[in-house]
Amino acid sequence: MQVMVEHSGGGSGSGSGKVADSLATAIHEHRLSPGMKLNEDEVGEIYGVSRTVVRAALQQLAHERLVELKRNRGAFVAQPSVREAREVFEARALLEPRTARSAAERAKATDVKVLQKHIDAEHAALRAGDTGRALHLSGMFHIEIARIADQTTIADFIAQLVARSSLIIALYWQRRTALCESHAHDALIKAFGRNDPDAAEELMKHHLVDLLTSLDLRDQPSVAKSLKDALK
Amino acid sequence: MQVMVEHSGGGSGSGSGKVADSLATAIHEHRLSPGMKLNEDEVGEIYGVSRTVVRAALQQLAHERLVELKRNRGAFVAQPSVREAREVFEARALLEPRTARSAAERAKATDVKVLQKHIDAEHAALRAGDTGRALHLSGMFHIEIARIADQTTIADFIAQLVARSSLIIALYWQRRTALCESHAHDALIKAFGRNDPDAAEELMKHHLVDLLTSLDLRDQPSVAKSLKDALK
DNA sequence: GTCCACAAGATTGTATACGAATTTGGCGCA
DNA sequence: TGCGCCAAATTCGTATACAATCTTGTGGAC
Repeated sequence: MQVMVEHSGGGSGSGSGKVADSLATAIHEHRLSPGMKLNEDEVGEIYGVSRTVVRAALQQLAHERLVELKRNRGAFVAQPSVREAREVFEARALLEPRTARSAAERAKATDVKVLQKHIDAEHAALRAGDTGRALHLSGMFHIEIARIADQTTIADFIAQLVARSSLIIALYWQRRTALCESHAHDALIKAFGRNDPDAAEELMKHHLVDLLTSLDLRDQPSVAKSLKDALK
Repeated sequence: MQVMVEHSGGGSGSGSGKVADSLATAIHEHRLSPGMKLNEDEVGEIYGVSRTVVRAALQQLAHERLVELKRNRGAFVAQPSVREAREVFEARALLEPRTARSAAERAKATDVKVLQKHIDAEHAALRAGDTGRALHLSGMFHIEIARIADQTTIADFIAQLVARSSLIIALYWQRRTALCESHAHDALIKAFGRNDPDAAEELMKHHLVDLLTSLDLRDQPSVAKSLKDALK
């Protein structure tokens, strides 16, 4: 059917990785909403690959809890429950403050510069009104910190938690609370810049608490999880 | 080729899950050594499934870092580096003590009973000389604690870290240190039994430190990572 | 008019087939 | 004898085909 002229981007990844990354980014940027069906044929046609590689990508995303696979039903963008949302942020509360501490101890000038670039891009995206991209960059900021802490294992966990947080925000964000969180990131950068572990740990701790309290986890998701919740 | 008479065990899982679980258990119990090649056709024939489902299982295990996929080379049981070993135990040190605390706060009598059963089985396996199974059960003990803490997200992370720890132990365990760790588990159970969070957290913290220091992470893995390390 | 049974359509689950990359064995040449 | 190159064999990567399952639409009975 398809000709597979040449995978545009010179690729080393195993093919399905590209599809998974593209889908993950779309989820990050809230272009794919929780609950959306991901038809294998449809996705395959979009990327010009067969169902085989689409399935591999979906399985990877399922393992990252970004999509949910229902047997004989298909793949859907995940819809974290209130319970899961709390758990994700509890896990982040366990991992990130002390990781930020380590990062602050080790941060070099170049590291701080990279973080600053993330922030600048985030601000630019916000000014451009692209809140989706801003959120994505905001997540990358957290992952970058774990990378600076030189903890790839923990960084992987945080990356997964950040991705799931993006879904949680899509579901439970209450629009009232404004101005995202850029100030928290600015303060964190400053702490890294002066290699202040105590401040970094404390800032990250509070930053996560703020993030959590800016969500509305008391009742059902603001975007309906199922038709029963949406109507009736 | 194969007839697929009927999937022996009445199965609800997606097929590849069974293969992945079986392989994971084999790795846990040290019946599959780090570095071992996992040929797709071979595995498929053993379980009576096609390469499609074997590949799905291998991809899942790769995501759990239990196997390593090398492009156009195949799947191998992972061989954690010294660096990775340290990172895994640092991650566990971040997650498990406070999870043990939560578990101690919430532990009911039935929970303690379940843990006791794990310990008993572990001791039995040790007496039977089946150290592989004992190690597997020892890991389950840790995962069970996270389950008692009612933190499925963190429990998933710990499960993955425990699995990787099994590989690390296979590579870096120094046989000198004896009597495993059963006493630490006994003490933990007692702390859960009297709902003593402080003790549980502290015991878990030290237990992990003991585990880490019982490894020999100063030089190359005791089981050769590659032929270059083995010979020469 | 409503409900249930059944058939048609659609979508996933699995197996197989074919092409591509890598490894291995052997031959020729220095 | 030792090195390098080429071909055969093996194994992975991807596409496609078929079977199983679920959803949906229709018709009949009450």
